[in-house]
Amino acid sequence: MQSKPTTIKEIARILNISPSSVSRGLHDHPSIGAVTREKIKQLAKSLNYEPNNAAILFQKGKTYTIGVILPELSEHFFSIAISAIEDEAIKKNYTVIFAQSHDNYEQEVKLVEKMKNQRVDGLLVSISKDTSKFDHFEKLNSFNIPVVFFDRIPPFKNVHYVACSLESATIKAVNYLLKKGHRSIGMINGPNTLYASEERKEGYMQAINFNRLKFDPTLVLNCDLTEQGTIEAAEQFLNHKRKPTAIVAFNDYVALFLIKYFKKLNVIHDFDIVSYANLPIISYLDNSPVASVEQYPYLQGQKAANILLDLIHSPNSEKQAYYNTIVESDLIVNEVKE
Amino acid sequence: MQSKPTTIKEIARILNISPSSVSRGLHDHPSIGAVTREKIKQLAKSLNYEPNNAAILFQKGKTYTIGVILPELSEHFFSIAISAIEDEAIKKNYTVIFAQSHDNYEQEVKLVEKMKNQRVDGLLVSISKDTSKFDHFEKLNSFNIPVVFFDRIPPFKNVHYVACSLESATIKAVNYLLKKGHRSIGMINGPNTLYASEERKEGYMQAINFNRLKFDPTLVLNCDLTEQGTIEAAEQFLNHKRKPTAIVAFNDYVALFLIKYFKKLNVIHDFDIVSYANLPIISYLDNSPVASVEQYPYLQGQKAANILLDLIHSPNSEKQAYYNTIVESDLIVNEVKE
DNA sequence: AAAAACAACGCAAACGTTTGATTAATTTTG
DNA sequence: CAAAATTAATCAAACGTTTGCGTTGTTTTT
Repeated sequence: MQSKPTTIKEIARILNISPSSVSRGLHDHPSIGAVTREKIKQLAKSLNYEPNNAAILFQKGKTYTIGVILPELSEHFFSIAISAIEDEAIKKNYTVIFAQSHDNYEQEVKLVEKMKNQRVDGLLVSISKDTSKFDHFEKLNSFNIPVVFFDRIPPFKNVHYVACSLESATIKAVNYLLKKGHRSIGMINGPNTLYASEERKEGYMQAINFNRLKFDPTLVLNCDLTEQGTIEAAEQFLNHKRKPTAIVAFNDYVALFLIKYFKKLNVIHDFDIVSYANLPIISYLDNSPVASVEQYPYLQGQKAANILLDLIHSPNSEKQAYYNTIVESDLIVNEVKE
Repeated sequence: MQSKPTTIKEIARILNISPSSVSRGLHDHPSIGAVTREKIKQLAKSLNYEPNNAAILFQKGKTYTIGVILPELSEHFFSIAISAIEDEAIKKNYTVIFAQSHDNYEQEVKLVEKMKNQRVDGLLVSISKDTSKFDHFEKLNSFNIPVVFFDRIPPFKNVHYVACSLESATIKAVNYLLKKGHRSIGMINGPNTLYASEERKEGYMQAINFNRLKFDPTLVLNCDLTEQGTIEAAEQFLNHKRKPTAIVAFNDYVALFLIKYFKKLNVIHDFDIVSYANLPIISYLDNSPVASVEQYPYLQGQKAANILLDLIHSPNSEKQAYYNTIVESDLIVNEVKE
């Protein structure tokens, strides 16, 4: 049983026909007669013939493989997204290979290189936090490997991408809080270097302006997203001259730290918290956020994968148009607790 | 820029030497002179030469790829495990391809087939819930593709596997509860068909016996792991003649349902709950389990990957010994809440 | 001065499959 | 019945790289 796998050549030799006929027979090519075809198929089956993929890929110059590069697979958002990607890929008979950049620019560059060497048919990327140069992706053009960015996308339009509009989501969130009667709304934002921070702030401002309120810049704080940073931001809010009654947290972790801290100080009931969903069971918390911005990772992954497969199958002449897909995010209001 | 990628042949043609020399030159083969070598390398660089992986793989009959098949990537446990697998693989310059069985036996069979066709160098598998036949893995033997199972492993020893001993973990858990003074301890177990259920029950019984207590079979309930099923089990405990004061839950979901239900009934403080960790932030819950069985998914993934890479590199003569690795699980006692 | 060693490179086969062009045999058509 | 069309199969090249074995010259050893 440790013999070499059966090859087309062997089948051909045994049947005393040419390898090309065997190949064609197995593929139901019309130029092979029914009798020969059946003989071929039978022998193939009885010999446990399995096509050598490596050879086929090499021959066809196609790998039927798509690569996925993302920062951290164990983050809930990404694990859902890549799960969707795999689901879509397998439907079209593609295989998924992936690698994690661990939010490291150099690693990302290496991985892009590696994916290129693997000759993936296409690449899905969610860029790392400290990526600000994008040359490493341009090389892929000359290899005709299409790239679709998702969720964490570069700050320009002339690429394919799928992402959530956190701006409009934030508008919804702030509007919701305003409608609930809040007049001083704080925001714990991420570092200014992040595009995601920009979007959140922009949405916040838009909502405030739209409701003809005055924007108070001291109510939007930057935070390094650690527990300590969150506590510092919370402190500032507690001592604020217009102490906010609601807080928009950058993500569920920040919300978690915030809730923990406020509960310790016994002031948790003074605040309504809204967050951006990235932890599964946060709604099970006792004082969970009153609402969450849902970013539909499964849908994003699905769309990104389908766009990529589209690009792979479309002639490379159609290079003019870029898919810029925005997945609408929704504000999920948590059920009122009994 | 849409020209075909540079090949060794082309470099050879330009330099008027043979392809074999180019290949050797690029690999620093001693039989190529320093001058020629440098000329080759320079031209290669300036022409943006990238080795065609498909060709190399084909010619070497190795793919430097390991396949991973698991039930559901978006489950926290698996996302951590595969994250570890990728980390290990990339250290050894291997690529990871993966696919999800979605806990479906037929799908699993198909995927094994597919992985085989992809000629992965090795396979890591966490089997699906409704897998009870294992022939599909045996085929891999004839292709010399080693398999290492992890976490969800087949019920026999003559395979390579890495898993957690849930039995010893359960002993620890029950012992802990006994030491805390509990004398009636309930267990919400999974379906009897699961090996994991068997292990938990076995551990429970061992701990009880070891402490010279009497085992009461009505305190170990089977459950379909849904919320409804959990509630039904909870009801039984509440009406039990020896109403338990502590409950061992099959996993964090069950614990979650249980906590929710008990809180609704306002009896949450009557119970100490122990669970098997599979949700990240459960310890942030207000009435979180007093202890959790940690199964170290990262470590499991890491070990499984390393064993597989070992098997790949070791001569296939060493087929006698099987790696049966048990990762000790620990009981993590949650901090006392202030 | 002959033999041996070595350095630097080329030849050609091989890996397994696909595919355009070709051939040979048979059948259909005008 | 000759010419055209159809059927069934073969040939050979190609995909890009690696590698065992030869083949040159040149240098070193006896």
